[in-house]
Amino acid sequence: MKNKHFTDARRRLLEKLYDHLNDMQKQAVFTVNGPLLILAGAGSGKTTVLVNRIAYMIRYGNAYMSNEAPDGVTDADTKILENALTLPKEEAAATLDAYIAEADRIPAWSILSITFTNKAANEMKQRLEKMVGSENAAQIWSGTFHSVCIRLLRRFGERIGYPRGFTIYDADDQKRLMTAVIKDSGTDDKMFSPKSVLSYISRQKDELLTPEACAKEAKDYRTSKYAELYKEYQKRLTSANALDFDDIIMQTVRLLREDDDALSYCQNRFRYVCVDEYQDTNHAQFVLTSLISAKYRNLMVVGDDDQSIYRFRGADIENILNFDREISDAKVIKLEQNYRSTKPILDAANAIIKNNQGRHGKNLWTQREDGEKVSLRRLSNQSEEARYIVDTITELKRAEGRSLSDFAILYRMNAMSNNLEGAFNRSGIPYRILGGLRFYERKEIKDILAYLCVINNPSDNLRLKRIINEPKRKIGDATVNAVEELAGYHGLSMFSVMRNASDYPALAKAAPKLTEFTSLILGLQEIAGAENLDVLIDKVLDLTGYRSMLKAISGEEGETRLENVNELISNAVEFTMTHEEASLSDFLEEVSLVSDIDNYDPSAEAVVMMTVHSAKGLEFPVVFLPGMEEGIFPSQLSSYEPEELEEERRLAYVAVTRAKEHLFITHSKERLLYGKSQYNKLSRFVSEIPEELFDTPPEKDLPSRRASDIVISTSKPKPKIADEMLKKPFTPGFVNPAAGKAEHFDAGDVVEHPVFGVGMVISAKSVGPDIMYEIAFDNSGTKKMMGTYAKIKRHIGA
DNA sequence: AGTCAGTCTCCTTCA
DNA sequence: GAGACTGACT
Repeated sequence: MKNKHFTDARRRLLEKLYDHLNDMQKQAVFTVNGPLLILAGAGSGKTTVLVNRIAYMIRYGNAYMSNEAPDGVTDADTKILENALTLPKEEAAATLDAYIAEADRIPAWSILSITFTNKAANEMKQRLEKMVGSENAAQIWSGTFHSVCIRLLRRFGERIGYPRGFTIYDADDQKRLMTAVIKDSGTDDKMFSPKSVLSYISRQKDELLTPEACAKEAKDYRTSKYAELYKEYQKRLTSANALDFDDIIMQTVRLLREDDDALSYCQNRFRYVCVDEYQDTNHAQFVLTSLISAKYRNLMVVGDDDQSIYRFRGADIENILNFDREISDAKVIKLEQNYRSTKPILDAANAIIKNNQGRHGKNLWTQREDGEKVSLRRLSNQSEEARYIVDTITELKRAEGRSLSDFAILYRMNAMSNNLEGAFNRSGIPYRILGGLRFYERKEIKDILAYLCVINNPSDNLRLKRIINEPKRKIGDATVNAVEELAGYHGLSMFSVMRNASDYPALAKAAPKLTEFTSLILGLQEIAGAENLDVLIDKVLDLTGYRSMLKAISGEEGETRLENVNELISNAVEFTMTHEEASLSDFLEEVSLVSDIDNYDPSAEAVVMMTVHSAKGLEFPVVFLPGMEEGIFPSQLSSYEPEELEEERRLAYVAVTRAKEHLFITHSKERLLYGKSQYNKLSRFVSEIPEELFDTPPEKDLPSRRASDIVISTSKPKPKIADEMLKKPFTPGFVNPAAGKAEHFDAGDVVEHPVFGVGMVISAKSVGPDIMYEIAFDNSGTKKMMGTYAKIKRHIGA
């Protein structure tokens, strides 16, 4: 009984310590052990929960749920805790601290926290530092899927054929490589564009399919050609010791499946795994988290199925929809209280999203009953629309004393920024555009980085080809091709062939130019060994003639490009200052992993514009949504498939829920897009919002919504055969033997489930030690479930 | 090797 | 309507 009194008092005290959270948030924080799904609606304080939960684990372990009291506690101790309830929080916390055994606290190094962007990871680190101290914070493994996987590959990659110095190819590198692959294979590049092949490969890698598996599944000319190109592409990647972004995940999964040491290292170390933005994970990432958390099963995933907007790049919403079905003992907590938006905005968002079928279903509510209605305006064309937005911002700034940083304009596609930009330029209001061409994708930056890559690793043929004649040094395609061929024939890198160019008769004429280039690089290598990064970049610009080339470009363009290059030098200075051993290869790695949104500064005095996709996770007092028209939002391309349309609706939901205080929706009678005039109807998503939420009702002279405009999804879309074919497991050697004594089923078996009834197994694939079945139930649609937990048995009967 | 004119394409994007 | 790419010409 003593124990119970003590643990009750401890619980009450913990509740007090976390009384700045609501009940659901507290539950989420206090649930430390076992599988946990947190469905966090937009603006429901998700990050707060994540940070508080980790801080709680480190400081108090599992104290709230535990019924164990420390040895030798007496009624007097219980009294002390009860008295602490009246103390100020900090003293109360200190009192409780004294009753937590060191062994019961969860060590920071055993926590793995995965986020979606670097920005989210950094934010989290900063907040954690304040709560648990920098020493603890530094021990938590936190980062994006990619950064975590790279750390693992740097450590264990050698075991699966990736020595430490591997490089990462970005989209541009990939495209260059694929262009070469297509050309060399003699494939008709009209039918197989680099873009389409790369996107195919990316989807395959998301699904963990190797080139061999793809070849086996291929059922027609097109798919077998794809598989063939995939195979050659992968071969060249591997021989360059390079990985593309999808490889980073896929090869880490392969590492964990093939190498027991790596797997047990991860499983034993990461006893607590947290994954943010779970609705946007793909199959490979799902398998990765399953593998890592399989031993201790302390897996917490957070996300919002209503904000899943990355289907087009392989995200599988089923991961979050089925989490609690696959893992029957998973606890589910819904965070539905919204702290961000006023009621009209939230009601509008709810009204839109409730039209989706495939969702967990939740209803956001707010205590803020007040708030301005949603503004809806129709303008005659897109210039008028842009002017309306600029005028409104000017007026709100004057009338409400708002700062420019309060305003955001969110659009469906980057092409829409043009008119807005023009209007802002004319008005003189400062603005910033996020997205579009990223800093590190600019040509001059990529060129300089290519120089650095070659200095760092002269056998990087791809980067070498990029800069060999940039600035122009009279080394033409013919010469480059000859070098490449010789390199391939002799099994050497292009650089070493060039270095000894005079040894090859075929290069006799170009030899002086080639050796001049290699001496340049070798000279820069010496500088790299002796000087700081910024000095090196400066020397690269001087000695290669790149700076004088930029200076020679007349007008504004040369200037901006010089500015960009100088910006890169400042980045290098900053990197040198913030990293103790700032090596060239570390810098290159960091650079390849940053994105635009990571650099977004919300306090800058300027209006910000970006796509709705980029705005996920952000919030603004005033939001403008231009172009809410059929064919734009939802986009034309999405209107054919119900699933695509649901994704667009989720995107609209994300857009609306970014606004805190005032939402402006505009649409235009006429819109010039891609050089053609369009006359679009009001977006169906706007029509889904009840009229009373608008300041003025939608204009009636527009053709109103017709029943035929609304695509009604079937309750659970049956899987398409094509998709099933693609989801077959890895090559056989890749698959771990399934553990457990549960009965094993194969595709085609008819099974029975206590809730879902009779169904047929569509696929069975190994996921770590378990098997994931995909079962098409006769009356309940298709479900994915894990073999160990699913209560299925063989169906006996006619 | 470099330039220019004509042709083609065009959603969203993270690491 | 703008940027990327291609092919012919200098």
